[in-house]
Amino acid sequence: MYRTKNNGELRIDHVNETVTLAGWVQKTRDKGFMVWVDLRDRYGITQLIFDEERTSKDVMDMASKLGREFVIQVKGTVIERESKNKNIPTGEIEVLVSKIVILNESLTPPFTIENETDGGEDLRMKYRYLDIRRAPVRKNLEFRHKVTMAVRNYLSAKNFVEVETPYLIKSTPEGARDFVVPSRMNEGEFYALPQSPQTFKQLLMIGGMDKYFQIVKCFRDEDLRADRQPEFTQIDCEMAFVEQEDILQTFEGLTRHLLKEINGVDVETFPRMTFDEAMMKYGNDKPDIRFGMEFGELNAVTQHKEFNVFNKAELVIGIAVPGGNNFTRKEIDQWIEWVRRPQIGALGMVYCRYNDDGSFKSSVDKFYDQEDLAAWAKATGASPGDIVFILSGETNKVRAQLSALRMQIAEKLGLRKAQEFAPLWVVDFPLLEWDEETKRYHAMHHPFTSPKPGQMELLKSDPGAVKANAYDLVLNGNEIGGGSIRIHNKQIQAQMFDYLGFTPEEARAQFGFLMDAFEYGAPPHGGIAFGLDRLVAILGGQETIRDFIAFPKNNAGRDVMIDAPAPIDPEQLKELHLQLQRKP
RNA sequence: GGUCUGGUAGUUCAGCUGGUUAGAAUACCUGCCUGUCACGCAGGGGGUCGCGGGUUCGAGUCCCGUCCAGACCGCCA
Repeated sequence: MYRTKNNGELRIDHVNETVTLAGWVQKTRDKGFMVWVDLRDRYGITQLIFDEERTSKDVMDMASKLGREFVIQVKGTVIERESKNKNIPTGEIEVLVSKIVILNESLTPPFTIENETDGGEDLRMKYRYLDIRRAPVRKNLEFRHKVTMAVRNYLSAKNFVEVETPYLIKSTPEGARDFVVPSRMNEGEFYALPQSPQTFKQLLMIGGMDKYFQIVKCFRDEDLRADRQPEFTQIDCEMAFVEQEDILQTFEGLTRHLLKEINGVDVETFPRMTFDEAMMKYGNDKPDIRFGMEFGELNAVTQHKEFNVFNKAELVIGIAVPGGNNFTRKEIDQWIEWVRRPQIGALGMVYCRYNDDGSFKSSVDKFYDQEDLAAWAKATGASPGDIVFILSGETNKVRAQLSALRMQIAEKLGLRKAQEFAPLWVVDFPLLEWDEETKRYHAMHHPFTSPKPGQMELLKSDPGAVKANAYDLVLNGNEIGGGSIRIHNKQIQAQMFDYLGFTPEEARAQFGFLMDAFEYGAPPHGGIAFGLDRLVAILGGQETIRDFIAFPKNNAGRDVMIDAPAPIDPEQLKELHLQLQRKP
């Protein structure tokens, strides 16, 4: 037996016990006459003591030779410390070592294995196994485990069945780019890794598994972000014989359970907002509603004077920044510069100070009088002491710009509090979205989403106006889940493919199996999928999902530890019937 | 595909308008130290300044290219 106790459990009442411990050397403090070693494992740190009066010389010599991260096993007696350390749970005792075995030596690690490491991101990823020894990373992984267990237990208790679906499936041109796997046995043919188990879970509904979930890896070959990995985990769910309301209730229940179980937070009924309302009030389909600063539409109160910038604009909108009248001129200029950056792309920004005495001072006083400015304040909900920031331009662009500004200001002002949770359902998403590049409509969610009842006809006259039975669950400004009620009728599905520009042959070739299945008694069904990585990160009060993934990929989709992707052997290529084309 | 930021000791960084032998902290090594726990003290080793080219009497510093990393835009049904 390598150990009788772990390094986090010994207390004052274990004094005089003989114990065997094993772990990593966190740190040695060698005073010559005495050597202390902090021994670390998953559970904590226990201080070992060696001293020239009570420890044999050979054991003492070994102790002073120990390097950081050596793996050792020691046998000794638990004794009370002469000077105690209140900062750690085992701080009242130490283990007087009588026997020590070096189980394995270690090179000096390239960064410190401490809560606040000196290692940079890149290095920590390359030596991720060392990084995982650090408590913050370890705790994140344990936290993730706790969340997934809570999800499994909750759904299982609600009669959901976890079913695994295949990873080697078929590529489809819609949506994200697929990761592709060549088939050795079928020359010239490829599998694709699933972007989501969408069609399989629908087939499970047709198969009568009326409550399904799966914690499952999904793959998308698109560029990455801090909150986006090429392989990521979804909590994928589907139910049969349900309407939208049933889904919202069920998964609001799950989310409320998680917030309670994981964060100890009680949340009332989740507010709901239509997509249109979210865009109008927040310029964003995943608004962070922990703080105000809702958009005020100002066309009516700005376009009656000689200020052409506003008069020509499709939309003039503003937000009232609480306490923003404290901003110095320099700070205001910095915000103006911020929105002018190419990433945001505003041409300029108008501001209006709301003084404590009720008067206004704006950057466009030349054009507008106090009465006008008061109307702006009213429209944006400003109070004395605030500042109103106003952007104008093309509706979609200006909303995106003001939304970005709103989030950035909230971040700066500390309004995005990690331990405050504000979930929100965004409902009634448009069914379709215009794509400038291909000059046609795309499914906003996916092509299996059902339109709102009675809206099929609108598809012909005004496709962009058709709303879908589609919904997102938003938490603190992040989309943590999204889903829809699906089409379960072959004719409607065929029409949908037709509208999306599929020929009947293409629809047949790609989704024939699903269309066929619809003809054998497909029940009404719908579902939702949560991004687990993102959910875990947000519940954990962070937004970088990489910190909650054991072995994440970097910005360029590389695993810098194992150095993947990598070229393969010519022999392998041959077996796969592949020939590489060299760049000229 | 694009924009921005960065790359200097094992590590994290400083290094001004170009000018002696490129620094600090930490880590590492050696010695000392009678209760340490961010131990302390003294000493030591450690650098192709990402790479390639250019400007210059002279480049870590300026210019061009390139590679790598991070953030963002496009993209992510």
